Parts: sequence; C-alpha cells; structure tokens
Amino acid sequence: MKGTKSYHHKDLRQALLQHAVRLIQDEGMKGFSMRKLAALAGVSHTAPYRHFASKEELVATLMLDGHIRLRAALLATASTTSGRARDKLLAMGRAYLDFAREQPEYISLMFSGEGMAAAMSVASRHSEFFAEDSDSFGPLEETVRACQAEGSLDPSSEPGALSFAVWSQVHGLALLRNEGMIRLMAAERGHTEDDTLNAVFAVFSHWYGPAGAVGGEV
Amino acid sequence: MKGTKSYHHKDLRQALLQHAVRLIQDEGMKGFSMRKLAALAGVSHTAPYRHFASKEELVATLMLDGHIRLRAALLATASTTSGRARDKLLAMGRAYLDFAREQPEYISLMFSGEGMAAAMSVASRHSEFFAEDSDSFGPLEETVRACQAEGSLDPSSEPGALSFAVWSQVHGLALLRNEGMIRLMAAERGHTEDDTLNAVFAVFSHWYGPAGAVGGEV
DNA sequence: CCGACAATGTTGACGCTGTCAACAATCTTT
DNA sequence: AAAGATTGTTGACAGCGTCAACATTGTCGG
Repeated sequence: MKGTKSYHHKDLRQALLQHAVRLIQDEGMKGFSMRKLAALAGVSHTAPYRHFASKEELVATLMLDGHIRLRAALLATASTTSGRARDKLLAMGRAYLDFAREQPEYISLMFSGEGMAAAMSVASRHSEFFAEDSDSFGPLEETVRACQAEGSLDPSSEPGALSFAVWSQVHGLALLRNEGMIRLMAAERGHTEDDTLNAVFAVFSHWYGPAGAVGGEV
Repeated sequence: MKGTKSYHHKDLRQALLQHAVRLIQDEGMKGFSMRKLAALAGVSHTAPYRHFASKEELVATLMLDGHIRLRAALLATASTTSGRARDKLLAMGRAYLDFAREQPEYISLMFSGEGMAAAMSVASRHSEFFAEDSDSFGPLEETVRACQAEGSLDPSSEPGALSFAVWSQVHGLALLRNEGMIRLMAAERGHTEDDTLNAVFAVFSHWYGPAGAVGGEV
C-alpha cells in the first residue's frame, strides 16, 4: 500500500494483460514483444514468465478475454434493443461490426489461426477456457431461434446452421472491412465505406425476412 | 546448363517463392523465416535480399500470387459450371471454400492484417500490384449481376453491395472453418463438419432466391 | 517471533531472427 | 579484355523468446 516500488509487484498478471492490449493496439501484433511488455510494466524481461508460461499462453488469455468482451457487448445490445427479435439480430450484427472496428487487434487475435492454436494448447491445460462466459456464439444463436419463433427467419432451417450462416456473413463483413477491402472497393466506386456497409446490411436485412424497414446507422 | 552448382542461381526469385509456399504449408506462418527459406533454396541467408527488399515484400508477393490463384479457380469454376447463374454462384462459393481448405496458409496470408499492410506498402512502389489479373472479387460480382439479370437475386439491390454480402458470407464461413470454429461447434452437437457446412450452404442457397434444390457436396 | 518454504522478480546466457555493410564471383556490354 | 552491373557470401548487429541460477519477499507452522 506504500508508495514505494516493492520488489513484488502484486498484480503483475493483470497489469501485463492491460498493457498488452494497449501495446498491441499501438504497435500491432508485429511489434508486440514480451520484452517491450515487461519494460512497459516496469519489470525485468523475464518477469512475465512467472505468470504466463509462454507468449503463446499470454496471447491465448487475451483471446479468451476478447471473447468475454464480445459476448458481453452482444448481450448488452440484445437486452437494450427493444422490439422484435429480428431487430435485435440486426442490432447485434452492428454491435459485432462495432466491436471489430473498435478493437481490430482483439478480433484478429481472437480469430487468427495462431490465436486458435494457442487457445487450444492452453485449453488442454486450463479448463476454464471455453467456459460459458466466453461463448460469444451463444447469444447469437438464441436470438436466431427467437427470430424463427416469431417468423422472421425460416423456421424450417436447422437453428445451428442458420446461426452459423448469420455469424459467417457478419464475421466475414467485419474482417473484410478490417482488412481494408471495403474501403478499397468503396473508393473505387466513389462511395464511402459507411454507405457500402449500410448497403450490405440492407441486403442482409432483406435476406433475413420479409419484414419492415432497415434500422440504424453504422 | 552444366550439372555444376553455379555461383549464380539464375531464377532464385521463383525458386524462393515456391519454397516459401511449401515452407509455410509445412510449418505455418510462425515457423517461416527468411533464413530457413534461404537454406531450403541452398543459398546463404542474405541472398533472398537481392530479390526481395524485405520479408514483408516477399510475403506481399505471395499474397498477390494467392489472389491470382483464387481468381483463376473462381473463373475456372464459373466457366465449367453449366446452367443458371445462380448455380454458378453457389459453385463459386464451394470453390472459395475449397481453395481456403486446400491452401489455408494462402488465405490467412492474403487476408491477414499484416498481409494487407505489406501489400499496401509494396503496391505504392510496384504498380503491378492490384492489377486486373489479381482481382479475385471481379468474377464474383459478374456472376451476381448475372443472377440479378435472370431474376434469382433481387434486381433492386445495388450489385456491388449484393456482391459484398455474398462475398462476406462465403469469406466468413471459410475463415470460421479454417479457424476450427465449425469443427468445434459441430462436434458439440454431434454433427460432422461437412454436414454443418452443407446445412449452412443450404441456408445461403435459400436466401439467394426461391429456386430449386441445393447442389453438390462439400 | 522465527525459520522453512513457496511465490515472485532479476541477471545473464543461448540460439534464432531480420537486416545491413563490405566483399567476391559472375554476367553483360563495349 | 576492361568496366560496370547483378547476384551471392561472410560477418556483424540488435532484438526476440526462453531457460537456468540466483535474490528477494510473502506466508505459515512451530
């Protein structure tokens, strides 16, 4: 509790994770290193290894954290949005895109091949991985089921497959946007990125069922 | 032409690119290094720098190559598939998935944030980047327009946005599959990955219009 | 209160990486 | 054949992830 810098940092683990997020956001995955991270936290270059067995494990932990945040964002949107399940679903799609835009490094970390590999190798040792609170897919599936129940999505489709289809398009759109593809194509055609996104979303909305107008802005 | 190993390799550039593909497929992006690549090609560790200014530039070249290959695969599918444009579009979706499965490293390279950044920095110096023959999006958009013309896709949607929507869902599905998400979820529900993919594709097909049965296998 | 033991942090080393500078061999052109 | 441009080699540098050995601090049984 003193102001003196003690030999023991006593909550280095958490501090490292927080600094890691900022470091990755600032310098990208390329410029992210354990040694810079240690320096940022004001400890020696091997101190992090008392809390994470490897860089891979630290990244996997960050990825888990990302899923928890994404799930939370989706749930918050779902509970905030009033009206039909269909509107909820569209709002959740927007929330997914927002999350991807605001935390691009989180997303690319959560869904990169390396990220998954890291998570798997860690999950085999720490069972809290892939627990319920990090299931970012669940909320989506629930809403899809609700859409089927209210008739705004084809009730004869298998809910899992339908949810995957919805997830795929939103995920794909988010990644293509993050990679700059949307901006590139939009520029070629003299549109803004937001206009293009809204237009694509209108197509999704049209596919989701025969219902009313398209909601919201990007 | 002699059997002797000459000082000058005379087509090192091409040899490096080919070895790079194999190296990446074997060891993943993580284990891919310029020095290993040089060793594979039987040259010293700095020889590649006579042909590529940096690792980034080599990767960007590979990425361009991937787009050329993907475009070729899509065009081949389009010209092979007979029948309605709608069937072509679905076949091209399958082709995209196949390409992603058979060359996962190519795909993650082509669409990873680092890949794009690398490409951009190279494109600003070498203008052949993003030329017509590497436009893997064009063939898709053409087919989408054909679908609109024949009435199997909503003619009132803006073709660009519609194409993006289609691309997004196929791209997202391909990436989620490559990252193991589909396998994971399928296993949880006691399905096979292929069954799940087919089911998702059926949903896409259903969205694409009111037409007949779903084609093909995965 | 003290001594043992576990937890946490530090120093120094290892091999690997991307890249640069200086030098050497070869090809091309005159 | 001489000159200059290409292409390949050697050696060095800083930065990386990680391990081993050691130092400091917190915790707990006596």
